[in-house]
Amino acid sequence: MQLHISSDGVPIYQQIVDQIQYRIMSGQLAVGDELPTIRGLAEDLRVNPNTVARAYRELENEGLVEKRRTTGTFVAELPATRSLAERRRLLTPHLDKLIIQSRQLGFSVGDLLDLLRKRDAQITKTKRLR
Amino acid sequence: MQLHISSDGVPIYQQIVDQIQYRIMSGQLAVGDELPTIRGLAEDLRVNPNTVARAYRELENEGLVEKRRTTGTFVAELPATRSLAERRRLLTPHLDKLIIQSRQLGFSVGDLLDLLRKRDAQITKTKRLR
DNA sequence: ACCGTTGTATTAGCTGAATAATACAATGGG
DNA sequence: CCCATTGTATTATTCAGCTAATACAACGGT
Repeated sequence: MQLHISSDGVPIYQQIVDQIQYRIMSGQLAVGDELPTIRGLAEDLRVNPNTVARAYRELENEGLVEKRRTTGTFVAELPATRSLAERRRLLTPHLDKLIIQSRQLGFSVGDLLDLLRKRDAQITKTKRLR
Repeated sequence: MQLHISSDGVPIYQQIVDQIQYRIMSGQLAVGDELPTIRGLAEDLRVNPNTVARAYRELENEGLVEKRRTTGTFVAELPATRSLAERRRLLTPHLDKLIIQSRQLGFSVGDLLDLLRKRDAQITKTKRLR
C-alpha cells in the first residue's frame, strides 16, 4: 500500500482517510483485505503512529474498516444502509457545492452530467489497473 | 442581504463567501447588483470589518465581484473563461470526491445523476422566490 | 476644497487542530 | 504460557488560521 502524502495543507490523517476510502470505493480494496498495520504504515510515511491511528479510527467510524486487536485492520462488510431520506440529506449539500462550482466554471448541467459519467467510469476502471 | 452565520466550525469569512457565491450562481444576485458595504455587513453580522473584507477579497479573486473605492462592491461581469482543459482539470477532483461519497451512501451512478438534475433545477428555481 | 464614506493595511492575540513522544493494554501464535 | 505485535490512551508542543483592534488611504458628492 503505497500512499502518497503531500504537504499541501491537507492534514496527513485526512490524506490517509481519503486515499483508503478511495481505494475501497473504487474496488481496489475488497472486503476482508488487510490494511497495513498502524505502526507499519506510520513507519513507511515517517509519521507518528497516532496519526495513522486517527485515520483508521475515522475509517472505522464510517464503517469502512474493522480493527482487530493483535491482528490488524481489515476492510469491513458494507455498512448498514441508512434510510433513503437520510442518505439524500447527507448528499445534498455536496451536490449543491458541486453544482455551484460547476456553474462558476461555465459548465451547463448537461456538461456536468457528462463529465460525471465519464469520471465514474474512469474510477471504476482503475480497479483493474493494479 | 440577510446572511446567516452559524458557529459550526466553518470560518465566518468562508460562510460569507459561500453564501454570496451561491446567490450569484443561482441568479439571486445579478451582474451589477451592489453588495452591502464591508462595514455595513460587518455591523449586521457583529463581526470585524476585516472578516468581511477577507470574504470580499476572495470573491474578487475569483472574479465574482468588483470593488470600487468609495463606492462599494458589485457583482462583476462573468469572468474570462479558461480553456476547457483547465476548467476540467479544476472540476475533476470535486467530481471524484462526490462520486466516492455517493458510492459510500449506496447510490448508483444513475441515482447520483438523477439527484443532481433535481438539485440543479431546485437551485435554479430559487431565483424566483425572492 | 472638504469630509464622510468607501475599501486597505498592519499588528497582535488567541484558539484549536495536527502531530508527536511516550507509556499502556490486549491477545493470538509459537 | 509468554511475549511480540497489535491497537489504545494520555499528555504536551507546535503552528497555522481566524478574528479583532486600530490606524491609514482614496475618492466622489456636495
